[in-house]
Order: sequence, then structure tokens, then C-alpha cells
Amino acid sequence: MEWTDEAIARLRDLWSQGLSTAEIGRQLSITKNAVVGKAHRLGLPSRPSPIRSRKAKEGETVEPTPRRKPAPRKTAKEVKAAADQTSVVSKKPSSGAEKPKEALAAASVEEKKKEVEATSHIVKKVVEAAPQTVKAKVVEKAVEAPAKVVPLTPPKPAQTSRPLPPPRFLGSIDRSTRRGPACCWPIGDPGTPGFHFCGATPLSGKPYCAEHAAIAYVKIRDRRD
DNA sequence: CCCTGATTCGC
DNA sequence: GCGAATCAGG
Repeated sequence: MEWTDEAIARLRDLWSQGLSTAEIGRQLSITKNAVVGKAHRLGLPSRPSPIRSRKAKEGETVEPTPRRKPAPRKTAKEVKAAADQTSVVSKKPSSGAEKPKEALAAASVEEKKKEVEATSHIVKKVVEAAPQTVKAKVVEKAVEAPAKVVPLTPPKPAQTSRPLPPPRFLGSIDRSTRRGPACCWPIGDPGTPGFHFCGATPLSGKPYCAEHAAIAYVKIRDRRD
């Protein structure tokens, strides 16, 4: 990474805006390690760290989180040697070709963009992640940018007088292998035998899977007649 | 497991 | 100086 004046300025700016190191990294197309490393070197103010957040009790000398052993780190040579060996000996059968990091990063960025376009959830997410001091700022920024979104109510189950049967999730079929949350998009008519909820793995932070989230969250301008 | 930021240390 | 590897907390 060539730390040009501009790159450094950008880093400083984003850093001061309270964006996460990973987010800054994405915007600069570098890793969060590079970001935090450079920030550290630049003497930028530390962010509230998850780990060191040990209460600085008054008088109590908080041990700087006694980090453990320096951890033996592989040398580049060792890494290369290992790589050579594995590539010759036991090439992974079908793990698929690993995407280059750039591709991954790009994909990640694309994903993010889509998300921002489609929903405002990301805004909330970002805001939540941001330190208090910058929340307002972030909101202000974000509000004008992404399209407004309205969560449409999913098909309203016709309410019956008798209690509904216990909802069945398709996901419960393989509950043994996947215990996570389940998409709660209703399928079929409540009260009828076939009624169940989707049960697929929901998008992070949403009650619906990708397929149904796409239906549930519709851009306002797409609803206009 | 995902995320986060901080630190270490081979390069 | 750089940043991947690693750590550790949520």
C-alpha cells in the first residue's frame, strides 16, 4: 500500500468519522490490519476497543490486557514452503478456486452497495456501530443518500377465532444441523394443514431470508403507480 | 461463528 | 514503515 498524502488524509477523515477499521479498509481497498496499523503509526486516537475496554477503575491499574505470548509467527519462507507442499501433494479436491482477495473485497463492496440501495437497514447498522459522538453525523449523512424504504407488511394471515396451530418451520426439519434463526415469511393459509413459515436462513439482522426480504422490503419508488 | 480494535514482529 | 497473523472481547 502506497500511503500517499491523499490516502492518509482519507484514512484520517474516515477514522475521525468513526467508521470501523474494516469499513475504512473496504473503502480504501486495503485490509483492516493495514488501516489500524497505519492509524496506530500515525498516532490517531484509539477507538473504543472491544478487548481493552476493561473498566479503567479509579486507581486500579488495569493491566493492559496481558496479551499472551508473542505467538510464533511463520516466516514468509515457511509459509511459502508449506504452500508449495500442499499445492503439490494434496491440492484440495473441489474446495473451489479461492477468490483473489481483491475479488473478495470487490464483492464485499458490491454487496454493501446493493444493501444500501435496497434498504436503510445498513444505515442503522452503521449508526449502531459508530461511537455516540459521531452517530448524529452518520445519520445525517446517510439519510440523504439511500433510497427510502418501506417494509411492507407480509401477507396478513386471516385471523380466525380459534387459536392457530403451532407454526411449523421447514427449518425445523434439519434443526439438528442448523439451529439458527428462521425466515418467518408465512407460506400458505394459516390454519390450513400446509401452512408453515419459510424457515430458511434469514439475512443478517432481518426476519426474512434473502428471497422474502426482497419482497418484504420494497423501495418506495418501486411501489408508485 | 460473526464482528470489533490492538499488538507483534518478519519483511 | 508496512501489514498479516494473531489475540481477545462482544
